[in-house]
Amino acid sequence: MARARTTLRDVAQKCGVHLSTVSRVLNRKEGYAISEEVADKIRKAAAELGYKTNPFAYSLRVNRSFTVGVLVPDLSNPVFPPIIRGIEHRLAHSGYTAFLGDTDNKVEEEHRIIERMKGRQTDGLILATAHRSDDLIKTCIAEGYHVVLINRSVEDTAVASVINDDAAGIEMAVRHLLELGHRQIAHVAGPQEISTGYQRYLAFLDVMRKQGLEPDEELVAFCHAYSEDEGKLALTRIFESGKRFTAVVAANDLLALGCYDAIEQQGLTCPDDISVTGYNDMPFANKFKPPLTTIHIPLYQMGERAAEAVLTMIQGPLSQPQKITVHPELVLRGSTGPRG
Amino acid sequence: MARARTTLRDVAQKCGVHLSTVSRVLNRKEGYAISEEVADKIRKAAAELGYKTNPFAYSLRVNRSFTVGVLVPDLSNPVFPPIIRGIEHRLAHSGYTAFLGDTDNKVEEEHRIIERMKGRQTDGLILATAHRSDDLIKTCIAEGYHVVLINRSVEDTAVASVINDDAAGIEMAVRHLLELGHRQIAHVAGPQEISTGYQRYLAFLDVMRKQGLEPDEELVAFCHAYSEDEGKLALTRIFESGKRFTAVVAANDLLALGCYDAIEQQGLTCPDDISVTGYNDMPFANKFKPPLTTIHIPLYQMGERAAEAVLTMIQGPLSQPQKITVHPELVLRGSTGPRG
DNA sequence: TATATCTACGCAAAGGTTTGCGCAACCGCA
DNA sequence: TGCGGTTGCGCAAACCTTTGCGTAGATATA
Repeated sequence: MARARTTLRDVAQKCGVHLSTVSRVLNRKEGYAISEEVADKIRKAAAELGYKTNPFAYSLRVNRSFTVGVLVPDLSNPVFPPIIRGIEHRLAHSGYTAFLGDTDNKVEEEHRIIERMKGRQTDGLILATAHRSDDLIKTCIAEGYHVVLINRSVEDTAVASVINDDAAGIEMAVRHLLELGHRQIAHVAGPQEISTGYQRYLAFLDVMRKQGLEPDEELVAFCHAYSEDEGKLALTRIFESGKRFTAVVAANDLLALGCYDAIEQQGLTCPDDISVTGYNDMPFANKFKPPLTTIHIPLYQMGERAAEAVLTMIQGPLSQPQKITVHPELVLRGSTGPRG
Repeated sequence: MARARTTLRDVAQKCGVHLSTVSRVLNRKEGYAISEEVADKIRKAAAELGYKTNPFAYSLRVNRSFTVGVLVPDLSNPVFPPIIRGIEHRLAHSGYTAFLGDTDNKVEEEHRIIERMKGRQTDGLILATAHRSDDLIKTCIAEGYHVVLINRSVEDTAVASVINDDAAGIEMAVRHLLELGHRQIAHVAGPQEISTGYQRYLAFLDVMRKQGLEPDEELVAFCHAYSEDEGKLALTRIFESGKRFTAVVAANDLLALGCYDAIEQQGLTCPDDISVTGYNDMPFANKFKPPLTTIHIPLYQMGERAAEAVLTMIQGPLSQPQKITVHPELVLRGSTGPRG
């Protein structure tokens, strides 16, 4: 790392011109007249010496880091890698780089990481960690940071976001189960302080009622996190209530996986005794036994669009924050079947 | 982002001292005498004004970025998230941050990303993308970059690395199968230009011979990538050879997953007809059907140690590059059973 | 009392860019 | 010849730190 980089001055010296001229040539600034002859010489010399602009000096001068902070609640959740790849791909295309942070589902950690990002002077923030009521995010926005939410949204705050239509997704899942003849349908709900958990829960109630089925409170259990363990615990609670049911819609794939465990523990099988649906269509969802019927959302593209959004916020003057909604699709696999 | 940060000068002005004094107080430099009175005043003022040192100016001055580039071949492979978390955790502890790059298993992409990292002046590089003969890495080292390899190693080059004992791991897997009574054991080998693929293949041959079983060439198939598809294809080729076998050791978990598919496609079941072992014990390995018997390696800790290694290289004078080897463990699950 | 030694801090350079302004030399035109 | 307008480039400030050196006053030593 101690190799001395060649600077503008080196190039200038070699060409017998001033370094400001080199800068202008290499940055192709409009409005400055420089003879083609000199410009060529400079470009050639720059290439020859392997000139790369020093990012520290550049950032110091223009007061931009060309980085974006990306926060996820749990990198080990397979939903996030595709999102991150989408973000990075789009960012790299514009010369930006992402700082990744994993909050491990902890609020304190979230604070720490956000502080780190601010310390690093990231030009923007893409957060997959939002809570429905999230003061941290409100503060960031109040401070003038460019933030884009992905997957989850917040209430009562104008903030750019790219999310999927949770209501539509859940409706597809429930309708699918109804068509298979199921009537007693349970819901393993996500954390209610997170938009996805709350919206999907509301949607579940709504669709059931629209079908004339009053949802049974005992057939709904809430999780405190999107994890397999929580999913297993929740469904087990429902089993223990004694209420009969033949299908369960889980608020996401990890929860659905936990449901598999709970079902097996009861000595039952999926889908013969109980059908299960997930949400997200995360990688490997098709590899479990049984392959999971779930709601597909375009993770990679969501990442790209979030990056796109934050870039326009960084570059342009801030107009109304964009709200992008992508559409989910039902993907039928082996975890759902006709009512036994 | 346009908020004017408070600088050393602001703090100095408020305290009526020179900014160099502020810098020295805030950095607790030894060897400089500053009265406690002034120091207190400065610390108080700094806290009050919310002073944060400007990373660009700082980096420019000290010529360090306090970042480390981390390259993985495929973020969607569940092995990597734990590794990355280990790296980030250790790095953050020392005030460093990681730039993550996903090469998508493509060499050109690898080049591009490494160039980006160099452009960003990362203080070190942690690579999970090494090939057995890797000129890119040799170049980086020749240029003086601090690089640490993780999981994979290179040949003919002195480079720091943290890897697991592939030979020991494979030996455990094979012995386990032998104890279950298997004699015709197939090997779905990883890419041979990658150290893990090659070492595990060699180890497979070696252990078999040590047991007096000459390995059958037709029972070995090579993959071109660590993916489920490749694993499926490879095992299918072995099936098509017509040779009988009752167990297969796959070079990693993804490949093993592909083997599941191939076995199912043949109308056979695992482990009743064919036992399967994986390698890595990636997250979710226990969630498949059947739960995968595999070789556990301490992914998170490997990440931490790689970060540790790169940090010492950055700080200290470069002595001999460290080679860290961690020990694998066999974890028994449902994909292996007694010979049918 | 004169000199040496600390103590406590200030000065200014250096790190590499970008960019507003200035200034020659040249050209065209009257 | 004189003058205004380009063209083509240089100058220097500014961005914010760190850090080697300098120095004024106080204290200790001879």
